[in-house]
Amino acid sequence: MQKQIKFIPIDYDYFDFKGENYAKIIGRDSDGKKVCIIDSCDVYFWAILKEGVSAKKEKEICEKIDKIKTKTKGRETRVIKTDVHDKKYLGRSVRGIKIFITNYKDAYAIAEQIGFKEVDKRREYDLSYITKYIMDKKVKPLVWYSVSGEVLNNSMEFGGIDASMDIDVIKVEKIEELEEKEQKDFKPRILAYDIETDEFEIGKGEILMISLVGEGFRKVLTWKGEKAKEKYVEHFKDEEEMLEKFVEYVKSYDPDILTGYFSDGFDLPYLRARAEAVRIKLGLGIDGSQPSFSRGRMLTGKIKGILHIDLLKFIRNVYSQYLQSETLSLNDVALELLGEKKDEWEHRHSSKVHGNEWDDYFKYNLKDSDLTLRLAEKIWPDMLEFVRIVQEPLFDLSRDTMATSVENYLIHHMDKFNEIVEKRPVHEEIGTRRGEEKYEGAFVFQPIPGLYDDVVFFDFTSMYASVIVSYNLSKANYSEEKVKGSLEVDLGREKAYFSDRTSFFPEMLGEIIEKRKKYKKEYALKKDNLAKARSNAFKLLANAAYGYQGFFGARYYCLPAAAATAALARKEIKKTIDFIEKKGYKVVYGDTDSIAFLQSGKSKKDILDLLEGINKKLPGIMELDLEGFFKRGIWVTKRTGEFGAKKKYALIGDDGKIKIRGFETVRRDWCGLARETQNKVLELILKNGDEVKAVSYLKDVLNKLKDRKIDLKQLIIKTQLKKPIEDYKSISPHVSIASKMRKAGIQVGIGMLIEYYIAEIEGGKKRALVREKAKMPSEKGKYDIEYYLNNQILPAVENILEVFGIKVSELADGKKQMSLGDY
DNA sequence: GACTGAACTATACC
DNA sequence: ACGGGTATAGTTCAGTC
Repeated sequence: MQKQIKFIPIDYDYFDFKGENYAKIIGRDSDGKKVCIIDSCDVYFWAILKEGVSAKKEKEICEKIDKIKTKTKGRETRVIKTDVHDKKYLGRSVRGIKIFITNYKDAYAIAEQIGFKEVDKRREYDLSYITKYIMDKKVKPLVWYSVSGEVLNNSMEFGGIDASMDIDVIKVEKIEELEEKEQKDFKPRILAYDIETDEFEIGKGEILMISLVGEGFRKVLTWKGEKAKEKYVEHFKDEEEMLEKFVEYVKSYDPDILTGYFSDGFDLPYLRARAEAVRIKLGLGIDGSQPSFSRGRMLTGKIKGILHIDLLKFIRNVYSQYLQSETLSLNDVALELLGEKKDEWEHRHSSKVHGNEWDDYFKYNLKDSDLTLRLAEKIWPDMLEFVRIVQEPLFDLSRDTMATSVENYLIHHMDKFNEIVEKRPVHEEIGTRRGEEKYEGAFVFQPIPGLYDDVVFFDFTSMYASVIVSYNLSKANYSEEKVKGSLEVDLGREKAYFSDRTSFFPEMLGEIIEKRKKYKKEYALKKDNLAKARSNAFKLLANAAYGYQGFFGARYYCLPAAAATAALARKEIKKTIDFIEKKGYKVVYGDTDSIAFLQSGKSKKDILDLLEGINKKLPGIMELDLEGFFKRGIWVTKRTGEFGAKKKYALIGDDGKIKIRGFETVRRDWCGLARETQNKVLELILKNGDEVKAVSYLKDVLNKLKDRKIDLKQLIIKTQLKKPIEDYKSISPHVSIASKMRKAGIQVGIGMLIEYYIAEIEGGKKRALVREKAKMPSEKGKYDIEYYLNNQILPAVENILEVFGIKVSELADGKKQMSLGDY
């Protein structure tokens, strides 16, 4: 039966049939019905010929290639045909033999057989079939298409693939992107899930309960506890029955997206492991298949026909730079983005949960899914726009790092440049790259400590990206040797040269910056979520482009380009600082792309004129922007030496808003009391313009500390465990506490925030190490007044009050209490 | 055992 | 293995006297 539908691709998969590859795409039609389409594309890679190969020779080589075949794993793959094209490779014109083969999986095996001396390079054998398919057919994820083709209905085509799926399967004959005006909204059907277990280790304990939350759908499935009060709780005989019902509910809800928080690493593998343990099939897939897991460094869980998303990964890789929260835990992220916390639940073994306590446990479990769903909905516009721009399927994109997304953006936009895609670095190459010496990075201005009135901040917009674009700093432009007309950049140890013709990397980056500007304006005009998400996506790509060229795993890795970007950025900011100083202003600070200077009685218009004057002289697309006017700003000295400390300052805007950078206040590895005290001291100084109130506040805190009136909660220090306990060469307090916790049977893992406080030890040595005094929050003890005074509170405020000539450090010895008592 | 500088470690800034 | 370098600052560790 023939059919024509409107279709939006959501989840991409592929399969082999009779030795050839097919894309199998799950999506929705305009009625919201789930549909699967099957399509295929040419499978090919490139052999780039050396310069000066004759037409006759070209033909001979093609004839030889035409005969190549390979037999592996019970399949035979052969070359279908070859033809020769004029292509570009790293911006240079080349002759490329396009080699069509029957199965992409053997692209590498075939490429290996093409070692003729006339062939310079073989490329694009390392792109995934899905990527190739999207590149070639332009069937982009989350974009609406018109599809016509045959509905497979119990046909034997593709070995009866349609019979295993209870949705329409269409074999594509024609697929066309709908025009922009026909591109309507798409709101996916999302289902969030979360499990609770006794054991943290995957599959070790039983799953006690599973929560599921979707639109108008809230369930907690369990086989524990008494009959619950709430009707969202459903009881089952045992774990097996609960798991079966879970599968049934997921299938009947029919989500596009199944999402969890850390679900790649915990919930999904746990479910799979427990299903195995109770000998049932976790047939979540549209064809009844079980979730599969890739064996990378990180687990990745895939379900056929349902897009499984681990929200934590997208948040960590893409979204986290917008976040202020101290950790990326569901609790912290939900609090920041939704203004809501997880429910309170004191974790304990299920044998210690009694009676109606289970109701709280169920509620807690439900809330996790509830928060996860709402986070997913909140972040959806960002995922949607990012996918549409980068053009990789959401399953991969949501797990990719920014470097990978930059690369995928390049790959999917390369056809415009007729470029053959560079290969991914192989193992040894990565080793060499990682071994390369670091290059000099950003310039940071040495501040002069003090409290200043009326501070102006300028900053360069997308500075590194605009430097790359303005000077064509990329692998395709780079040469070691001086070339006529090329730009010479002094990298200290060596010189690098960049041709002045543009190339795909800077050109695409220029477009990204342009689009960012365009959508930022669009968003300013109408506050639309999608416009904001689009603008953000381009901003993220622009900001990641510099790091990409210096990243060892990049196809277009070019360390000299990265080094030159930093070098030229240093040059421009220094020039700008000089210019501002020549105009009579006093520059007090600057870091990488920002400059702070004193307004010194000049009008705002004077400042804007100054800005305009600078912008007129900046090269290429570089641009300086006004970040803001601040009523006051404070810079302090380093703890050692009298110089001003870099990356540490606090400002108060004309609107009274306070901005603090680098101070202990914003560092999570300082105790709450030190952070709060410092924050308050900074606030009082910035608001009042003097230290009087700040000192009296400090005095109050010190007295409370000495009188043991401080709540232990305020004294807890949190430090992250960054590697396995055994790998530490130096046993600092948090490592010592971590091993203590492990001995006490508490699960300790990499990434965990270890909490402790410093206590007095009885009759101990005079000079005990800090770690010997560290205790777990649950351990009884008297907090060490001396420690908190000398190692937390005083260091946090010392340099700030020093700006006013107050030597707070002498108080620590108890010698000169009067200097504070005076206030 | 006291002292000191280097090494190790975590976290921030842009 | 899954962006980059710059910077501050605490604690431990190893060497010296």
